Amino acid sequence: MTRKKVKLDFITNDSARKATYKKRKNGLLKKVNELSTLCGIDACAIIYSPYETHPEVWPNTLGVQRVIARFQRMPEMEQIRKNLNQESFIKERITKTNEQLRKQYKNNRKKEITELMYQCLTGRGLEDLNVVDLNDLGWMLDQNTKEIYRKVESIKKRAPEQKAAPPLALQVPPPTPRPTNGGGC
Amino acid sequence: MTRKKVKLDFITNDSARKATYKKRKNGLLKKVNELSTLCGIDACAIIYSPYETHPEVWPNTLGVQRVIARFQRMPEMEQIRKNLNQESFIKERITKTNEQLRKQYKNNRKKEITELMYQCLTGRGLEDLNVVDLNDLGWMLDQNTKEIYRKVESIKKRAPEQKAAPPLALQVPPPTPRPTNGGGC
DNA sequence: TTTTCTATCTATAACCC
DNA sequence: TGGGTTATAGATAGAAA
Repeated sequence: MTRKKVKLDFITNDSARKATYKKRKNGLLKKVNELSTLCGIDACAIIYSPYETHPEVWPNTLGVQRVIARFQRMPEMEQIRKNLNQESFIKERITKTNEQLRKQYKNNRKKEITELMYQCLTGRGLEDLNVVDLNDLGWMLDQNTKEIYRKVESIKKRAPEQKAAPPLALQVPPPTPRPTNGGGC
Repeated sequence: MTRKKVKLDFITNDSARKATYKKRKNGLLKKVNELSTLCGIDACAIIYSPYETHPEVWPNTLGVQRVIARFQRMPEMEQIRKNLNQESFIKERITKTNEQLRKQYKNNRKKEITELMYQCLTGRGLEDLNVVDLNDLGWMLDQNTKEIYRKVESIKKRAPEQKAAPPLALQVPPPTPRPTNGGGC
């Protein structure tokens, strides 16, 4: 049972590291095989470990030699310029992870405000809320109101003959224009 | 939404193949990075594709060169003898898949028999069952009975002082020895 | 130690814009 | 074409056998 997200760091426990190595090495070789098969491309992988005297490779010695030969033939300067190097790879990962974090924050905020909104429906007062919360709450109410209008229009358009009258008696006033707070939640 | 299990075969649709390539290439490089970091090992991957003039590699040109140099230094004969070659890799996969299939059969059979057992509890007759089903049903009843005994013993052992008497009045007879049918279900 | 189990995390196919 | 979303398939950490 994967208790926590694995932190991407050297595993200091020897036996745990070995177990992880064996599992992940198999998974990795399988992935290379799949990529090569699905997309019909040339690829190779070479993995050294302290557990085996020889490296584990995909697809086989000759296949690796062939890919290596192709790789060696490239002009060196171009290689360095174009290739994904470890530093840029990690930087890219950091960017992606930060992006995920940002989304998660946004999502959490939406959930908080939704929760607040439902509390208001059951009698919660607004006295103790600060201006940011009030603003976001207003934003969410606007969004929901707009959504309702959109759905009503969509229903009217889709089936105008089925129920021409009476029109829906919604008397909700249109949402008051409200200063944006930089993208809402 | 992954509708079906992906069949491991060349993707003939060009755009689908390209999309899959890009996703899986990223996933693969990430996996190599993780393996190398978690287990502190030397590894490299080289991927050629028709979408780029240069191969995508991990970790970087110099890292790949280093691993290649190490690889090239190995006596060729040993390489060929010891390395995982593509044919044996695929054979291994076939073996593993067959193993999974066998387990699934066994599991399905257990579920069938369990279902049958519960039906019997609600009045189903045994008249139309063949000898194999009857045998497996008997086996499952034995297993369940044994399990009950095990649990009773376990409870007695764990808390003998809490409830020394009266002993549990289970009058279920011990399971009748029954000829095995080659591993049961 | 290795194998097995399984809850949980991760990758990704199909879809949508 | 590329980026985002969602549901399912797949990988795997940790525990138990």
